[in-house]
Amino acid sequence: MPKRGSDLWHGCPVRFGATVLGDPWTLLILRDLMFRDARHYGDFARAGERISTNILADRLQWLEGEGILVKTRDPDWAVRVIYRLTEKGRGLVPVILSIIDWSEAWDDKTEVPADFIAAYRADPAGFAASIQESLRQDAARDGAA
Amino acid sequence: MPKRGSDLWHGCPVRFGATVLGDPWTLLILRDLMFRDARHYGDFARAGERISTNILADRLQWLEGEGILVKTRDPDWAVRVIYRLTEKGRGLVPVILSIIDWSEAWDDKTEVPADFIAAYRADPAGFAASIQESLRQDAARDGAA
DNA sequence: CTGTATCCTTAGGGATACTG
DNA sequence: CAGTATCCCTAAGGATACAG
Repeated sequence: MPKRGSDLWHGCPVRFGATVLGDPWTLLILRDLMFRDARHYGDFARAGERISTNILADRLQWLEGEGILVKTRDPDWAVRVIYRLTEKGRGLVPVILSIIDWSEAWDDKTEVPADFIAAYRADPAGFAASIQESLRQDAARDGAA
Repeated sequence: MPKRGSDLWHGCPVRFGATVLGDPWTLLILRDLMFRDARHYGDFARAGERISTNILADRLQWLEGEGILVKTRDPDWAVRVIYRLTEKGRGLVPVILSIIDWSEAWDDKTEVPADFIAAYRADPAGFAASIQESLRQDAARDGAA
């Protein structure tokens, strides 16, 4: 293990990650995509935290530009758009899971289903992989591979 | 694995995590504490991203209030304060590591030492634990246990 | 030097109206 | 309903002066 305090990171990965994750709205959108089957605009808009529509539109557009999600037309309803995580976006599943794990450990008011957190802790990588695979299939079904 | 889309999280862990992590400055401060041996005010202030001093003071104070870091007096220089992660703060090491992992995978400009990322991927939990243990010892040495 | 407080501008974001 | 655009105000934060 390289010594901490060394001159790691000229192209700093935390700074890069912060451009995506260092925004509360983005984190909530990612959560909804990963764990709440949010696919449509309204799913995010009515997601409990009452994100205002201009912010939502801004973040969705930005995330699309970053290649973290893709928009596809809903075949059932042409005016509607389906939002899906790309592989790059699904790569953030382990990050969100580790946040959940930490909150579960340190926040009294957080209530995560016990089997969820147990399964994660038993095998974090495997658990993340199964979620990612499930999301991948969802995306493929919508033609957003 | 519990079905995605279920009514997980009334006390939502991602929302809770977002209060801490959903801010770029906080992420950078955590990085400096974890990987750059930042202990003093100036270490953060001169950390490359040129955080302005009012923002820095604000974040440090807030993180202290959250119990994520503690301030102790520097025995060598009374006017000086040492900032150290608490156990709660060290609990965020896996989160930051997963962010680094993701950035390494998806950002061209990120350059993480190969052995660092290799060690992490070989055994994420063990790697995180060794960093946490090292930080714990640092804190203990400063009397910030 | 370490750390705090003030000024002031800009942009983030809430409410809401509007379009298809 | 899905999604966009405008208004307007608050607050984040950069520059900088200040205090110990």
